[in-house]
Amino acid sequence: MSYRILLVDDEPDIIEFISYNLIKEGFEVGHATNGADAVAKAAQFLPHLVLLDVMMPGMDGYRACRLMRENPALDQTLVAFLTARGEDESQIEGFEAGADDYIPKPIKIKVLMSRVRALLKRGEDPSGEGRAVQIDRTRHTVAKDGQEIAMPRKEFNLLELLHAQPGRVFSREEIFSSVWGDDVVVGDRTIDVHIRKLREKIGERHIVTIKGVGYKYED
Amino acid sequence: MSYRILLVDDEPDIIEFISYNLIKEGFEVGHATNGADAVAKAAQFLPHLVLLDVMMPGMDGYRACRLMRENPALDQTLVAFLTARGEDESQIEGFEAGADDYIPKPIKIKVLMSRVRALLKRGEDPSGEGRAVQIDRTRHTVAKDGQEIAMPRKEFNLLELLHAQPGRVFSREEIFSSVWGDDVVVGDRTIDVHIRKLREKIGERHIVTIKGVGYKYED
DNA sequence: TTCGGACTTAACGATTTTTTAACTGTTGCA
DNA sequence: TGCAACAGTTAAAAAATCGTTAAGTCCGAA
Repeated sequence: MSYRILLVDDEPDIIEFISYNLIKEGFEVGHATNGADAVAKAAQFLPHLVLLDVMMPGMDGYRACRLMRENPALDQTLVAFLTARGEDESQIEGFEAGADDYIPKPIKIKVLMSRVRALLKRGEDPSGEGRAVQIDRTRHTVAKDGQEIAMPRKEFNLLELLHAQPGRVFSREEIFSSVWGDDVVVGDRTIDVHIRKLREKIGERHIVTIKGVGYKYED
Repeated sequence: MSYRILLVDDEPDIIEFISYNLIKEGFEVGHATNGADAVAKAAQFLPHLVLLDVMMPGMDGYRACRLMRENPALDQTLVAFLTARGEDESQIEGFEAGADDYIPKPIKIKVLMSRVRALLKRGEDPSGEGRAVQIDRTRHTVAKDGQEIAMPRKEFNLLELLHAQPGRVFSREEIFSSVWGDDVVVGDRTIDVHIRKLREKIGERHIVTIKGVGYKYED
């Protein structure tokens, strides 16, 4: 069985774009274009995760979220809001409405995908037990041996990327594109420095170099 | 591991549409919008099947197909042409170029999918479980007797080439062209050295020398 | 504004990978 | 047998790549 994701946005183009990428990753995807429909679909579809646009005509995302939260069948369902910048102050309302994450618009698909993976991985094993290193996106912390480790943004993003798919090799290009974005240009050694800091913090053995290819995370 | 399909068409809409359906069926999909790019992508992606549009600006499908056929690494790769009616006479040229199937345009997605499944005989696992040596491109690992063996880039590429078609002999020229590329020039003994390292790692018997001809992999 | 952490760069060192080159076997055949 | 063509082996050089360190810059919080 794969994870079910309910995608809610009033723009069909966005639905299609995100949907395409989610399906590609093996998720089962449902969608709705307004709040009322979203609540109804959620009750039927019982998604593991709802990606919920905040700004929608009629019922907005927060309201829809609150209504979903009233449904006990959706108790374990995660909700992530899709929101434009400048609405930062509304995050408070979002978390009050029961948000598990916030994903900024305009959507960078790679960011979205890695967050989705992170969220659902968390849901799979709420305590994160069984893995040597645990990542908590919501709290933006990394835990190892019960110790919380502070981690700046870039380091966190990098670890998150590798950690999401243990064993998979990420090329430097993939890492740049995912952590820095395609338009930013940084020097060759930048990744190495961040890798070094990660190794200092979570231990040498978890991050493996494959020379000429890339890096990967191993438990 | 799933089958890899390379999709080549100059219309992004068609790419997206077919891609969506293929991915939904669990295939790994790569794409290109022109012949030259297709040949390059194929060399890297090593698809099991190429869906190739005939009518493209610049290099057409037949030409691209011929160029792919020159790459020994793509020997086992299937090619299906996507072609409009009225071009029936051109089928001759297509099969001469090395086509395995013809799929008529306009594309009916169900027809396409069933042909693709038929070509790839779905259900057969391309990952090669049960083989003495298993290769995982994603993890960049080689497994033998449950042991993971580290392997540098060139060695890995070389083994990957031979391993893809057990029993088939690859000439030195083919190996150079595939692993090093046509423009790089290296000395005669370079291959031998890499072969030796591979033999050290996966065992003598798996790589067989055919004097005056080339090398092959055997399980 | 000042401070400190985050991020990046650049220089250099270290390591691993890849190639070369010299030498050694092997095979087939005149 | 002895030659010629080809492949195997080895060590070491060369190249590529990565790691480390010590700055410098930037930016936000106090």
